[in-house]
Amino acid sequence: MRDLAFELGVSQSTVSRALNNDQRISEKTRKAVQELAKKLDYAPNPFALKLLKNESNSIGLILPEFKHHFFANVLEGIHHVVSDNGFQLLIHTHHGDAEKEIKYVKFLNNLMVDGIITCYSKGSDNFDHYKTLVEESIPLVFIDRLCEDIDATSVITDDFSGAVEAVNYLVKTGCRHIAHFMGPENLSTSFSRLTGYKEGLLKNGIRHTAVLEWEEEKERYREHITQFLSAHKTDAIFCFNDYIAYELLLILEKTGRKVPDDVSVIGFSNEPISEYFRPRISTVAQPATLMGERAAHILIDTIRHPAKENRLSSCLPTELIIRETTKPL
Amino acid sequence: MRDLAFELGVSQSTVSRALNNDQRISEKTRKAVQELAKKLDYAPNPFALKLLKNESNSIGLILPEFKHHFFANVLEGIHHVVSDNGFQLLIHTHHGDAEKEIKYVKFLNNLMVDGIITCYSKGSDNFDHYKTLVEESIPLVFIDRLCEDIDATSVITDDFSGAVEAVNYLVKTGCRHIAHFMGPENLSTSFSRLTGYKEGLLKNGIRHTAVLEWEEEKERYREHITQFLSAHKTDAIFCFNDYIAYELLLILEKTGRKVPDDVSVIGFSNEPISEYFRPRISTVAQPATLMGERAAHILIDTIRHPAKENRLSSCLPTELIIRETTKPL
DNA sequence: CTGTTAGCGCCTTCAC
DNA sequence: GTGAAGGCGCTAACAG
Repeated sequence: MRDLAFELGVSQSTVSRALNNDQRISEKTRKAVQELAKKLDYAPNPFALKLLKNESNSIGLILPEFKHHFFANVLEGIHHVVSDNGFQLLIHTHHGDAEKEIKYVKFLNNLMVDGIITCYSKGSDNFDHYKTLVEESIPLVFIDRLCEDIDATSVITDDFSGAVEAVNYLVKTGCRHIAHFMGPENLSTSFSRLTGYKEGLLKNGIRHTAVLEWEEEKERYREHITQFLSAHKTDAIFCFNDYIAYELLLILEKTGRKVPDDVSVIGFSNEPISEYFRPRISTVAQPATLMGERAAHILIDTIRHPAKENRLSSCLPTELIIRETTKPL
Repeated sequence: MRDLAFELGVSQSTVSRALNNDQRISEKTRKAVQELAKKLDYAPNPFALKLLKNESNSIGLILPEFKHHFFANVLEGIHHVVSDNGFQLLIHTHHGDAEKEIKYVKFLNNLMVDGIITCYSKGSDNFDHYKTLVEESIPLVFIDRLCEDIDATSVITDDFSGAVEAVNYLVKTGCRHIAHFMGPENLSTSFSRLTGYKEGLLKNGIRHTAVLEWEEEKERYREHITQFLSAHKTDAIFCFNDYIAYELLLILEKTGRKVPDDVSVIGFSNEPISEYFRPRISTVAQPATLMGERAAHILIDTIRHPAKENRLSSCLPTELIIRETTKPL
């Protein structure tokens, strides 16, 4: 910029003003400056601007990981909106580790991001690190997983209704002994889907419930499934997600139980696995990309209009996708 | 920082030195400063540092997208290494659009990233935007797709050998009329796999070749496949990727041709689809995460030791995974 | 309409 | 061992 000023024999301020289309500047100098700037490929130093304005123009994102199709889609949605609005996205993953999550929240805070979108880890039972953000009035949006301890907006799937709908369908197709394979205990999604499962049964006047708890370790989980299947009379299983449904189907196949004639299975999330596996897995689809976009829009709006009160959280509708692991109506 | 200095009755320089463990400072003041800093949750302003040192401490990444498992894994690998080395990763996706790719390269350059890892778009036939980077000596690593026009390091899969190995296997299991379904024409990977396919046939003394070209539009591609199958006598098809193999298998299923008895099929990339689909799809696995890690390591090394000459490009080995769409040996 | 000056937060040379 | 001063690139308040 100094070079530009020197070259044209004007002051730096003039150059700055010309570049920023300041009102009170002669058309002539403006043009001259802008042309020379283009010719010399001048680009302002982003750090000088950030230092001066004390704005980072960036948004932090914390996700569990991005290998699952669901999160990849959430990321896609967030990235596209954030990018279109001129923000830089800073991504970090915690892989279910609460300590990493805390570390990255602090890290992003130090980086002075303008706001954070987060999907907390299943290991988290303490949300103080988010409280700090709220106190410093750094806009915060929870995604996929709800956090009731913190006063922040959230964008989640309507897990409850999705679960109710799934159970309803199972009942309508004649199932009466419907079990639920739960998700990790700390997640709001686990809780909502479990509650929805119970509500669905209740509504239909079914008293029989049976629940298998989450188990991290795969081999052990398979044993639990096998034990569960032999211990419970079951004609349908509503699973926390498609990966669980997949493990279940493999075991059902091995033990010779026909799907859906003997047992119906419904997963959750509409991961590719549910579409590609044979039999194709019936599932509850979540609008992942939309969720990302919505979260990004809300966050950006909060950043731009911090004063606005009572920002509404979103609870996005699910869609029951009937494939081949459930009986037709 | 000014606050710290004031609070302790020393100068800012002293605080700065104490915090940076400068040699010539009394143990006492150092301790006092560091303790107060911790107590007040002091963290240096990153932009001031970046402005001063003119280093961004960030690395740009350009990918086609992150929904495909392969790219999600590449991202995972890159992110983990970059993050561990204290760099911030700035991600952008071009979705196969060459203009977006150009835009983001310039954008990242303006952001003064310390280096860039890129996987160029299938729409790219001009690499001038990368030339600019090289001229400004900004470290650059090509990933997955090779660019011979540019003098930069690259980390790719050994697509050629992977293809040869796949064809070899098909021949060993008795196939003689082996076709290849190609990838997008601009990609080095398409070219390498095609060349490997031809080499594999040549080595085995087979003269018969048949190739189906890439077609972006799905419905039209399906028609092309159908036409191809009726026009060519074929007992095996080596596909550019698993998604093509999937489309092919659906059509083979519909037309009643038995896999692998009538036709063997091999895909590429070991996407989840190949594992979950029934019949399980034989495929050539690429070390995606490793590729990301390797690229990140090379880039960081280049950033830290710019003088080093003749940095070696990597060509990572593939692994042939035999599942159910090929005959056993 | 344009130039001068100060300062964003930090480090680093130069004094002492 | 410590303080004062200057500057990284830029904008904005204040003068003219």
